[in-house]
Amino acid sequence: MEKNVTDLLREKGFKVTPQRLAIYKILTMTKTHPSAEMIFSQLQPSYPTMSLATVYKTVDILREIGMIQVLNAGEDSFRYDADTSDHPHVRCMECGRVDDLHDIDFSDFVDGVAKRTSYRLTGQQFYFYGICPDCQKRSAN
Amino acid sequence: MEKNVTDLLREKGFKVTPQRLAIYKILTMTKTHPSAEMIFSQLQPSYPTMSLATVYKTVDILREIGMIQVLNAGEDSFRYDADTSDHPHVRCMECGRVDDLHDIDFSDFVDGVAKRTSYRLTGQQFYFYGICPDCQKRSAN
DNA sequence: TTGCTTGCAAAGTTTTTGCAGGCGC
DNA sequence: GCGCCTGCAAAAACTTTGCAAGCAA
Repeated sequence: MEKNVTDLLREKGFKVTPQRLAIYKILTMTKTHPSAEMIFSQLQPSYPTMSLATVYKTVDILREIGMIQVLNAGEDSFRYDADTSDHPHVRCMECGRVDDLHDIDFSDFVDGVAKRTSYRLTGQQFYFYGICPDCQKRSAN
Repeated sequence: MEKNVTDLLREKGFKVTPQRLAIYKILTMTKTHPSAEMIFSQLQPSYPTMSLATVYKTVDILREIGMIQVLNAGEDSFRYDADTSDHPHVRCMECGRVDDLHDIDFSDFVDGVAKRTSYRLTGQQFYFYGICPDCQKRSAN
């Protein structure tokens, strides 16, 4: 019963274009949470005329219709994730890669915050920082 | 037994200047987690010749010596917080203000992540999003 | 005095905007 | 065909850098 981008775009009154599908596909096929620039570079070979502005406009629409989430793990640029499930991320302080953290229960934490704040909460983002396995190995040498 | 900026700057080999003290003071005296631009504006009246570049250079040093922490709650710019205790933040999606969330226990959550990830963790940032009390009232009108 | 700091300007990065031509529907 | 979309360029927003003069120690 999963929604596909094509239907959802049409439903929300957006047009379905090759660029939009390509950008969304990139995001579904990678777990690296690419930035706009990275998406742009990856699409250069197959879409040589694609503009970086189109990438920005598209990710903004995809976020608006709920097909992707936007991350900012304390870097200069934003990253995009087609996995819209509510999961924490962890970033390597050495190589900069960002990984997902699945199967972690944080409902007690969220409940505790909801009880203590006077904000009406709508969402959250959890970022962990550390050294990834690869970089641990590399610095062990 | 609290460290003051003056001593800590000297200790780490940085010089103590009026600009550095003023920027740190701004950060200790407000709970609004100002951005570089906001710090700059607040200092304009008393330090009319102060440069924005100095603000950036100074917050970088203050972060380096551990006197402040840097936030990025999904905005275009960074915010700075003189409260270096490990606490979550909540941002209002309407007016953009960022508040602290104190007295919340998230040790179980952190422990759970530490157990499941192969990263060597060094820190974390938790951001909640919602509507602040003021904006709730305003939209109720 | 020594050399880190400041302030200014310029440059670098990331993201947004305006607009003419193009394409989805 | 209508109106949204793309791509280009320019601009905007944020941050960093280079350098000469100034000030902390």
